[in-house]
Amino acid sequence: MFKDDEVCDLVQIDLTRVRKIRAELVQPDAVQGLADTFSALGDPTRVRILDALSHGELCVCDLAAVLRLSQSAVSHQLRLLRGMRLVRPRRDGRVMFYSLDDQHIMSIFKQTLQHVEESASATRPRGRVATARQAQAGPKGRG
Amino acid sequence: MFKDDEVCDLVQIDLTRVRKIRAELVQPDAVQGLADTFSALGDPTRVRILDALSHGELCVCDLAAVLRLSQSAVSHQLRLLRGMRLVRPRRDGRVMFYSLDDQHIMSIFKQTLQHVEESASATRPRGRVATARQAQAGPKGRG
DNA sequence: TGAACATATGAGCAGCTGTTCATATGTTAG
DNA sequence: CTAACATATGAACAGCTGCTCATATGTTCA
Repeated sequence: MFKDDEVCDLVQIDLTRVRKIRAELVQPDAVQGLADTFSALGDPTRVRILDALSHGELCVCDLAAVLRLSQSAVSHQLRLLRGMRLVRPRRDGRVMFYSLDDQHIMSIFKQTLQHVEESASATRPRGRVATARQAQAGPKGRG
Repeated sequence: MFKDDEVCDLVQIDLTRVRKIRAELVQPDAVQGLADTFSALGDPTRVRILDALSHGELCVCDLAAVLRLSQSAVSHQLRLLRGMRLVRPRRDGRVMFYSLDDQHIMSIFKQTLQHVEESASATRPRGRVATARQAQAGPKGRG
């Protein structure tokens, strides 16, 4: 959108710092990897799948039963999670068992849940945030 | 989709365990909170915004300059991030400065980056994953 | 081999998301 | 007040996502 030495059509407050920070940003590959991973985590169904798997290995069919989802829906999501290395498959006869691929995941979950709970208490305690689109209004109302 | 005591139309491997795990799942509110937060983190632009802010407070205009994005795009994303309590605004005259709301965020970033790097080395080292949809094929190729 | 079962996959659709464009709001200086 | 500036916001559109349905693949057992 802009040339390398250019910035944007706005007046900058601190152009020197802008350049300095720009040089220190994480690489595009890492950005994409982070965003892809968080995207994979950013769906209630997948959160529930990972939560269920945190109790131990489960086959697709039992996973579907636990979460009351169709086999197809679960399978589709597992494919995505597998692609992101968040779950790992193991075959036993015709049954596929899935487990968490990495103990990072639960640690990330716990930290994020902590953030969520802190934000929740920072906001008015009643109700929650629903979709991100609805959450945009913020705590200040629109007086 | 199914009644409380029912599961699905599939045969279960271990119905007892299914019921037990179901009772131990995290609450829907927490699931939604996690998914919303991860969704907020699951976009390259927002990852870059948070990365930039990890170097310190920045005004909207400088943030747009650092990331070479339009002021409007940045502002829209900041609204979402603010709604999720991931960034915090501070007004100084007509300039709005944003900073990370919570030191959890960078910790979550670091852990997730670690996961990404480990997965990357687990997969063939060349190239990366692009979109989640494309990533579904997994490491096995499509021979 | 063929039937039964467990899982995976592709197409297709409804709903969501990120961007831009145009414009509104809010702040400072004159 | 008005002009100039910084930011926020709404509409709209293209692209993405998650579900279901139908069906394919792969495994076991007879």
